Amino acid sequence: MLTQATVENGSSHYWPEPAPRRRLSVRSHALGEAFERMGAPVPFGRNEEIYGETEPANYLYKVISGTVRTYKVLIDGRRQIGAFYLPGEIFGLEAGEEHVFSAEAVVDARVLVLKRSVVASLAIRDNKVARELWTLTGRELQRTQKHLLLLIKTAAERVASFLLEMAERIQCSDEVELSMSRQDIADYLGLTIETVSRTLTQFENESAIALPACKRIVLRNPAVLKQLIA
Amino acid sequence: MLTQATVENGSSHYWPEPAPRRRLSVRSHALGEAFERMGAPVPFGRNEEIYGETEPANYLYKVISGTVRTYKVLIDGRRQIGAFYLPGEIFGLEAGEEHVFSAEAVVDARVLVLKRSVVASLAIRDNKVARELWTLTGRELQRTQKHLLLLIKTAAERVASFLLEMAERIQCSDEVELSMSRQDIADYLGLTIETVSRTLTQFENESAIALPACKRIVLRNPAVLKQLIA
DNA sequence: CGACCATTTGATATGGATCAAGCGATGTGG
DNA sequence: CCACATCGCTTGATCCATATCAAATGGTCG
Repeated sequence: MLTQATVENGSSHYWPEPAPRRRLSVRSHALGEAFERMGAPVPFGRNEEIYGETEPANYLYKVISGTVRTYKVLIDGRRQIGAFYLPGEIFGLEAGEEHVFSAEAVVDARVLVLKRSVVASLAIRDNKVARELWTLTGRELQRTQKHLLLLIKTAAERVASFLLEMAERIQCSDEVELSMSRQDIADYLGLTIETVSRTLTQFENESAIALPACKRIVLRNPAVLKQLIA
Repeated sequence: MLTQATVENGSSHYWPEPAPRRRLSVRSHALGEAFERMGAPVPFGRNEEIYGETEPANYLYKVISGTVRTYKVLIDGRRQIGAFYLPGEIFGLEAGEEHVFSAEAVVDARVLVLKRSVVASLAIRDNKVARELWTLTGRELQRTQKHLLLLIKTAAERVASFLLEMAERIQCSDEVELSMSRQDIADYLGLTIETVSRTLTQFENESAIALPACKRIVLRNPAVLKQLIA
C-alpha cells in the first residue's frame, strides 16, 4: 500500500524547502501573492504595538517597509527581543491559538495584514500554500535555534554575529543602516546597552568597523568579525 | 472566489493544533500509527550517536524507551544541548535537507526509525499527516523559544525551570528520576556543572528539594521553584 | 539656543566561570 | 567479599566578563 517508491528523494513537493543561501526575503510565491492580492496595508508608527502576547493569533503579517520587532517582557522587567523582521519578511505565524511574543514597529512601518482564516482556506485548496506555511515555520525554527546558540557566546561574538547577520539581510554587503536602537540590539543579544556600545567601540579601535553615525556601521574588515563567530 | 467564509474559526483542519496543556507525548495519530506500523525499532547504547550534524536528514525518529539529546559543539569545544527527548516523543524533524544538531542516546534507548521519504509520501495522500508534521515543527519552535528565554535568566531560575519541566514531562509530579548527568543539564542550561551542583545544594538547603540520590530529585516545595521562574 | 533622549565612557560590583581538592558511588579484578 | 581504580558529583578559593551605577557627550527637534 504505502511505499516509499513514489517519492524517494529529499526534495519532495511535500517537504519544506531548505532556507535559501542568501535570503533577500521569504520566497513564498502563493502566500506572497495572497498577501499582495488580499492583504490590507496598515501603517504603524514608531514603537506602536502590532499585536500583544496572549492575544489570539488571527492574522499573518508581511513587512512592506520599516522594521518590526517581536519581544517578550519578563517579570523582572527585562525585555527579550525574539526577532527583527525586515521588508519582505512574514511574521505572526504561531503554532498555537495565541501569540507568544508581542510585536511592535521599530520605526514607522507599513505592513500587509491577512486574516489567518483566509490563509487557512487557501491552504485547504492549495497544497503549495500549506507547504509554504510549514516551510515558514521551519525557517523560524532554524532562526530561533541560531539565536539560541548566540546567547551562550561572549559579548564580542554576539555583536559580531548581529552585524554580519544584518549586513547579509540588508543588501549592502559592507555598510549597514540600522533601524534599531542600542537598547533593541542589547535586548536581542541578551546584553546591556553599555556592553553593546563598548563592544562596538572596541571593533572600531581594531579597525574592524567604522561608525560614521551611531546607526550607520561600515564593515571595514568583515574577516575579523567572521573569525569571531563560528 | 477565495473568501474567508468557509473557515472562519481558528481550529481549522488546516492549522496546526496548539500544544496540549499536559503533553504526555506528542499526540500524533496518523504519524504515530505510521511509526508503529512501519518504523524500524533500533537500540542505541549509552552515548551512542544516532545522527550527526550536517548529515542528510533522511529519517524521523520516535523514542520508545530511554532518553535522547540533540546538541551542537561550538568551535571552542563547548557543547550546547538543544533538547532532551523522552519516550513517546518524535525528533529528527528538520526544515532543511541536513541536520543542524547531532543526536545521541543519553542512556540505553530504543528508537523507532522511519524514512523521511515514507513520511513524505504519507503526507501526499493524507492531509492529516501533513498537518501533524507542521504541528510538530510548530511545537519544536515553541519549545526552542521557551529554551531561548531561559538562557537570559539567572542560574537559579534556569535550574528551577529545568526541574519543573522535567517533573511535568515525566508523570510523577513530585519526584524526578533524571536520566541525564550534571554535565548534560549544564550544557542544556548554558551553565557549568559546578554552578548546577551548587544551585541544587542551595535548593536543598532551602528545603525546596531533596536529593536522596544524585539523579533522584524530590520536589518538596515546588511553589518555591515556581516563584523563581516566570 | 536649550531641552531631551540616545549613546558613549568611566568606576565599581558581582554572578558565574575557572582552577583545585575532596568525596561518594559504581564497577572490576584478585 | 573486599581493595582499589574510575568516574561523576560536590565543595572551596579565586578570577573575570559583564552588569550596574554614574557622569559626560552628542545628536535631534521645538
